[in-house]
Amino acid sequence: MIDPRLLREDPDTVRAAQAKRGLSGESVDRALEADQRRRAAIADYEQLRAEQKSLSKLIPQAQGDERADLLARTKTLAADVKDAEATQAAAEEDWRTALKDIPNIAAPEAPEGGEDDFVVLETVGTPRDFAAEGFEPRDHIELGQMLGAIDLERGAKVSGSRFYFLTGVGAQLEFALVNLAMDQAREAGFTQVIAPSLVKPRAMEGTGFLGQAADDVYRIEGEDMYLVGTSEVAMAAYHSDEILDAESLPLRYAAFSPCFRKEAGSHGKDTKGIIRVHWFDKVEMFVYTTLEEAAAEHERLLGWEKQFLDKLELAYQVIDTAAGDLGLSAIRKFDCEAWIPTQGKYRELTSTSNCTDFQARRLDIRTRADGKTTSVATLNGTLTAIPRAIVAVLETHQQADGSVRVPEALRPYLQGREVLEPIAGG
RNA sequence: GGAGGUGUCGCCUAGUCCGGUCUAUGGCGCCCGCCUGCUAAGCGGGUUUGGGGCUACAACCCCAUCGAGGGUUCAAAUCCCUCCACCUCCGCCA
Repeated sequence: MIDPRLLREDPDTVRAAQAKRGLSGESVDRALEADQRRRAAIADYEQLRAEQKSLSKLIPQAQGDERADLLARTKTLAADVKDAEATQAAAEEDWRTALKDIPNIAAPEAPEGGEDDFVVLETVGTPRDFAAEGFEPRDHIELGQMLGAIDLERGAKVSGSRFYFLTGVGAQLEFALVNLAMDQAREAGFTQVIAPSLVKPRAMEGTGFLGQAADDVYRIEGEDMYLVGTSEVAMAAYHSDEILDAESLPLRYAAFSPCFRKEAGSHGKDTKGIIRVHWFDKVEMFVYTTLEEAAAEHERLLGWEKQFLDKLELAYQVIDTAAGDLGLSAIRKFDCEAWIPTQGKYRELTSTSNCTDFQARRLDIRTRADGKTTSVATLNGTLTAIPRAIVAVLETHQQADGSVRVPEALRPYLQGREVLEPIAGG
């Protein structure tokens, strides 16, 4: 949620930010109206309550008629207080709801527009030229089959479409990628975490995934629990309702967890293979820091993402996502997109968002500075999302015979193997 | 899953049976001051969080806050209901 004070004191800035995302200012107007009602209601309530309190105090000492009189007066007053309380609670609720619908204020640097209006910040490496090498690249589905690494047919049989089994070197690849990521994170000073994938509504709501994005979230029937689409949810809620020691910031976590996404609304998109699946494992960086440090930390997170992609020896580009494609919480988002040879384009492998105090405000995460508490900033960034990393590695490093060269950084995690060979009958 | 217990303003704790002088006790820690060759001790004061008012700031004032939410009552830390977390025992289980 955005800073209520900003909304109150400078609504035009908030409206402009809405417009930049391609949204109407309707929720802004609703919030402002509710805020006024709320403040008036609070004033009424407080006045009545004070009156009631002072009368109540007289009763224990009062005797006879005086006492009866006091009781009668205070009784009607109590009813008024109850009404005022209800009015206040309703206004408060309207205000909070309207406020929570307002997305974070996009950074001035974020490009204007929608999904296609991103700006390419940087291109690293060159897509491999298979034509020059004289063979047609195989897609990850075929390679996965030849290597005995990915079993899509049985995934569909057991769990349905967009599910898969990682088998043999596929399973080994996952562990290798996770360990490579976790080791890099540890070396960079991150605390390693295994995070739960099931969370309560508060965590989901607090991270901004229950609004427009709710369609994409699995809910456990009859349990009031949700399956997370990213460990960002669990890691943001990790310190909810806490006041963090200023000295402890930044707090950097690298969290592993399975992730679940309904992928509603993406029917027909990436239907084959493991680019877009309902379940995958991911190592996510999550940082709590000060608002002042947030932008610089965002750059650092991008740096760590690039470092990891470099280790996988991939060709990729870094894009600055446009305001309309930021999601509710972020003010700015960088995606790293790796070249997928058989698609002939760059596809998102990692993504890092600066959410400033938007999530911290909802989850009540603060720090103390100069005796005052202030909301912290939260940032997240993918270190590695397993299926897409596997897709990029297999397709990029494949050889004419269907074998796959292992990037050097990954070899220590794969018993030193330099090449993954197709299995007989694969 | 079953039975029982616990939850108080950083930590510990009094208060809950029997509703009103609870505007929540005391200790520890921490902060400020006094005292003092220095340190310690001692003495005095302060020390939850959120919202609002008044302000250049601070001081100050008001409302809420005793795990959360509801109820009863003129009045709730205290009585009733629901939920949550933790602890003990039993059952089940990787």
